[in-house]
Amino acid sequence: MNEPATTFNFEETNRELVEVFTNVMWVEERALNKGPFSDLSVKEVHTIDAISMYEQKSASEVAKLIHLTPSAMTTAIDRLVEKGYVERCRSKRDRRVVELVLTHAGRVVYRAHQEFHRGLTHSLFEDMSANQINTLQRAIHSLKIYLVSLI
Amino acid sequence: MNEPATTFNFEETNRELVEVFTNVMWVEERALNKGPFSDLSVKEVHTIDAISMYEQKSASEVAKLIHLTPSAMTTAIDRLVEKGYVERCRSKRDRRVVELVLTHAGRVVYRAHQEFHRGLTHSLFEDMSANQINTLQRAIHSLKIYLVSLI
DNA sequence: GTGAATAGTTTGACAATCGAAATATAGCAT
DNA sequence: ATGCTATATTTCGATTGTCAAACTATTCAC
Repeated sequence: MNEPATTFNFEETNRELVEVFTNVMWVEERALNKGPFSDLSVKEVHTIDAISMYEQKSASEVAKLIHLTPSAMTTAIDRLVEKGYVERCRSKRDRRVVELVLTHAGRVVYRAHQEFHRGLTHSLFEDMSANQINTLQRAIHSLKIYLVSLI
Repeated sequence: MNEPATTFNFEETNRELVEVFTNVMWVEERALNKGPFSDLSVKEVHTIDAISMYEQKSASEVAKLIHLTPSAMTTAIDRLVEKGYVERCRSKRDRRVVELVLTHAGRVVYRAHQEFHRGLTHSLFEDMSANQINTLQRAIHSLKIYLVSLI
């Protein structure tokens, strides 16, 4: 509707998008280390995020989510347990399974990470009309679908 | 203009965006390993991308671009030289400086990586009206600005 | 109950990364 | 020219993140 009549610059927009993709992680790491969780790497935070707060998840479920082998998952969890963000509990129903739960500190990190991403999303939708929001929502969806199609 | 009148679901869109951010790298890695450059990791490809084809760049310039310490840069370049994608040349004007240049293979990877990202960008803008393209362009720009503001 | 399948851990190896110290070169001041 | 200081890169030692293969414990199918 009321967009300014600038011309589309594919190359420039592509460049910005590449910049966003290749730098989110690094920015997240920086933002993290300025805050109170400087003992955590971004990867560790993503593990905490995958464990999540509201459903019990097993080690292998989390491993699948973040595309890690079981052995890498074991050491990742070791670190997080060591640092006091996660607890291991053997499942009672199937004693092979390790259920992962966030400690209090882990839940604080989880919420902070969620907030970080809410901030990103918010910055995208800021000052947009209903129509524009719709466009954007659709674009993000097709980007996700495209990514999945590449796998 | 002609967007369907769906309601905005911030949580759902945020989730998709997080999924995109946290999985691009992994998808890129997968896409890469299916292709002819399975001897390269995504990080190595990003180093090749930062070296770029059209301007001579020094080792420290590239290190800054991808946020690596000089020492990490040295070993990253070692690998890429080893694998035949990059050449080291001592600058003639200042013999402390290492100028990096892509070999033929390196340039092929560079172009393939550019194409990968063009594909992502294209998938975002597909089937959009001029107005919608404008909205999207603006959103990406503000996202980039927001990221920079976090540093 | 026995054998196959499943969940997770251990081990050994190798990338990627950092910070500190070392090396080489440049450029300035004298 | 000589020495001092700054800059660009490398080397070294330590740590992290990762994988594959072998191993342990447990469950499931029969």
